[in-house]
Amino acid sequence: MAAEAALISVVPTNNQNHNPEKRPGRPRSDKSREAILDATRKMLMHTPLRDISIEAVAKRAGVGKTTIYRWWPHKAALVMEAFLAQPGLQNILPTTPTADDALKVQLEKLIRQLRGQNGRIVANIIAEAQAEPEALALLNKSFMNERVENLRRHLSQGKDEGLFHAYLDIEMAIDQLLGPVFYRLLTNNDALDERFNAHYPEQAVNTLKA
Amino acid sequence: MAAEAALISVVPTNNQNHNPEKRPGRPRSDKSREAILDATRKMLMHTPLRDISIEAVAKRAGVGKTTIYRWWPHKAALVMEAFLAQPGLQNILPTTPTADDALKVQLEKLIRQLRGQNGRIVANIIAEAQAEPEALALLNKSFMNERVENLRRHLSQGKDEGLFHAYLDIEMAIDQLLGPVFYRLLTNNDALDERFNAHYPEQAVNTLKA
Amino acid sequence: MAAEAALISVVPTNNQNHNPEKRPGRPRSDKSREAILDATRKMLMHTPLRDISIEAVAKRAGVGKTTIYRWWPHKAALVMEAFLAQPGLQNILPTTPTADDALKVQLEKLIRQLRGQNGRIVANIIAEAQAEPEALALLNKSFMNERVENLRRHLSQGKDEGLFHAYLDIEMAIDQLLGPVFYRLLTNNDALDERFNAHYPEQAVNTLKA
Amino acid sequence: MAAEAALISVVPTNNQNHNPEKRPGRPRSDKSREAILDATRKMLMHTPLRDISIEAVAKRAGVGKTTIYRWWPHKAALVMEAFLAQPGLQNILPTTPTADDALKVQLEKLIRQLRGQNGRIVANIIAEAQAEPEALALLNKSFMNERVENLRRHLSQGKDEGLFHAYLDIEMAIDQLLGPVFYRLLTNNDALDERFNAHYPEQAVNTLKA
DNA sequence: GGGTAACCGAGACGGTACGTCTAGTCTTTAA
DNA sequence: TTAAAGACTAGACGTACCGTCTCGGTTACCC
Repeated sequence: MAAEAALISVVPTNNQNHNPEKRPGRPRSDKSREAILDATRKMLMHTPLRDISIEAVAKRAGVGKTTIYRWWPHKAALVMEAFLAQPGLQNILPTTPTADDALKVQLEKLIRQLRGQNGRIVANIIAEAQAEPEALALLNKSFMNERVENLRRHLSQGKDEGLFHAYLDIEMAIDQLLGPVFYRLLTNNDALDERFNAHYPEQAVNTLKA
Repeated sequence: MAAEAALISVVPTNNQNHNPEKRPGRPRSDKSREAILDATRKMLMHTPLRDISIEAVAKRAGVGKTTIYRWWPHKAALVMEAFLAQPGLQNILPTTPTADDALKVQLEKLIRQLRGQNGRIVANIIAEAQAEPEALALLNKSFMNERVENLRRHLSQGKDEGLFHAYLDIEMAIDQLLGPVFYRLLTNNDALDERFNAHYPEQAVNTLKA
Repeated sequence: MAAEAALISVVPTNNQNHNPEKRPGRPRSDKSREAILDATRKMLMHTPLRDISIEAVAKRAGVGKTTIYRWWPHKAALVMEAFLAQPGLQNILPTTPTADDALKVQLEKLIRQLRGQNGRIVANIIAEAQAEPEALALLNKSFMNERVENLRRHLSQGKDEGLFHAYLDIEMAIDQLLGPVFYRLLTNNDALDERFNAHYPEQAVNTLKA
Repeated sequence: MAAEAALISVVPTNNQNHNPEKRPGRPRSDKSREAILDATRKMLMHTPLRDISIEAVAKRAGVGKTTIYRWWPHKAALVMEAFLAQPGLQNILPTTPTADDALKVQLEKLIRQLRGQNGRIVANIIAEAQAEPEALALLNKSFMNERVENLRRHLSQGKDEGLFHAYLDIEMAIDQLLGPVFYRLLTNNDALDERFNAHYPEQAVNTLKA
């Protein structure tokens, strides 16, 4: 909960003393927070998520374990904040004239983001989320939803414009667009290659057309 | 390796005395092997994969830990052999007259297999495999490949018969058929419901048609 | 190191609040420490040292294994602190008028201490120390040295008083006094009997006289 | 039991076919026996006895574990046969004219034998014997007794000749001669140095004199 | 020369303990 | 009055050995 909040709002830290809501007691150490996120990021570079322990993060960050447990409910929450908040994973999309173009661009962007090291980490986060229902929700909220929402909006728009069948099931269409990407990510990590990126988005969007 | 072999070929045991190649030393105990697989299966019923320890399996099976480590390289390998070799997970498909029907039936069968408890276990195996490259390969070999191969065969057949476009990319079509199913399995476990099963297979196959 | 220190100096515990240097974090639990030493002592009553496992001590003391490993480097260190710190093993000697009497009394006390159950345990500690150089040093520091030092002092005093030869080699004399006692302890445990105690100390001291 | 016999009598092997007592069945392999003893000797060079496992000896000797367990009841028995039977540890003493000289020579020989690497091993055997009563008996039989017996004989002889007091307690005298040597061996391995060897035997024997 | 008996190697077996690591929790001092 | 530090119980990890067992095979003898 604290972590979820942290992902979308401002975290109270001790160097933001202009913060109007002054709670009593010792303020949260911003230095510790950064050290923890940094340590997490660095360990994610060369270690599968499953083999990263809170203990190891705490040691590397020079921080007590409790400090981590107080602010993040799971390993997954910590990793999501450390990883997904970094630049390059923001889902800023150019405005495109047509709905089908918008869908294509979204898919291309996603495939590029899920390539290589980053893709491995996302796959590991999805894996971690299998055993932690709250983490699954958090994953959706902090990564999936914005992308899904974007697809939904343009699918709806395309439907209105007559680009897609009037009886198109939008939710299923979303899964048809995203499914193959994540399927490849999770069962064959090398498969999100340039060739796939060059052909898949266009073809996937076309099959939806009227 | 021993485990992989076990999944596809005959395991050398002391009750299969027709086995011509007798190695020196005490032969592997078939009784222990069965006890281990049984214990694993039973624990999978009510415990998430991550919370099943080799130690607990050994204790429940009345077996030394070493016996497990000797024959299975990972928890994932053990679980796959225990779980996927179950009767209900065999991929026996009825012969169908047409290629599109065959694809539809395969998808329906898969969705039914991945529903409920079993689906959760498969999702956990896929998750486990993310951190264990060998396990990923084993997953493909022992579960994915036969299903993929079946799809590939019928896609090829349908292409020859003119049912699908002559320039259909078969590998991509496979991912388009399977992707949404596993995507739902891993990001929204309740989504493989009856409604999905009633509409998805048909629609997915239809979008491939010429 | 922590253990060695514990044997000769004050252990920091939470009931010794006069301790000026308070470090942050939860202080060492004195309750656990006592439980561990108690469990060790009780097990030593009926089990040879070699067959006492850290695991069993932890279980009996209701304590995590780590807690033991955190504070004692070896089984030998633990056992020495548990056993040698017992009341009956303190080397409190009466003041005696003459040097030869002092030596005699020290030897008699030692023989009585090494008799029966206690002797077996000391023999086992010496045995354990053969494979663990640090333990050998600790044994000397926590048991041998005070006794040796006492002998050395009185031998020196007796030499000054003309009771012993002026050219008496004190270090060798110490070994001549102690050697037979430990030799019997280690090669024939029943030999430290009343008869030995009645005759040996007097005779051994007499042979040193001028 | 087999091992004890082996130390003092002829071991039945397949190359001693003149042996009158021919039992049925395959005879003991002399090659394996030698390989085991060799391996043990080599490992004793650089490893403390406690850290030598039967398993490792068997592997190094290219022999089944059962073969070792069949012929030696303990690790201690194996080690004693391997180590004490080697040349240089035989207690062959020159004939000396006088009893006190004989005692001196025996002590010097012993000190030289217990120096360095060999001394460490004997100390380890004594240590091992503390937890294994049978091993203690075997140690006495195969190493101590011959030396003790030799001392006893010459002490008795010296007593008869008037060299020692008529009321000398021979058993105690033996312990007084040997004790300091083993005491140094077990509590301060560096102490059996040249200086000790040069002075101790003479002085120790002299203190017994009338 | 065909049993029969005791040995051999190999190696799997049920166990126990190792010493380390991690999970979460609890109890202090520091800010 | 909250944050942070660090000791706590609990228990799994994967490895090493224990001593036993079960094989196929070997090497003697005895009839």
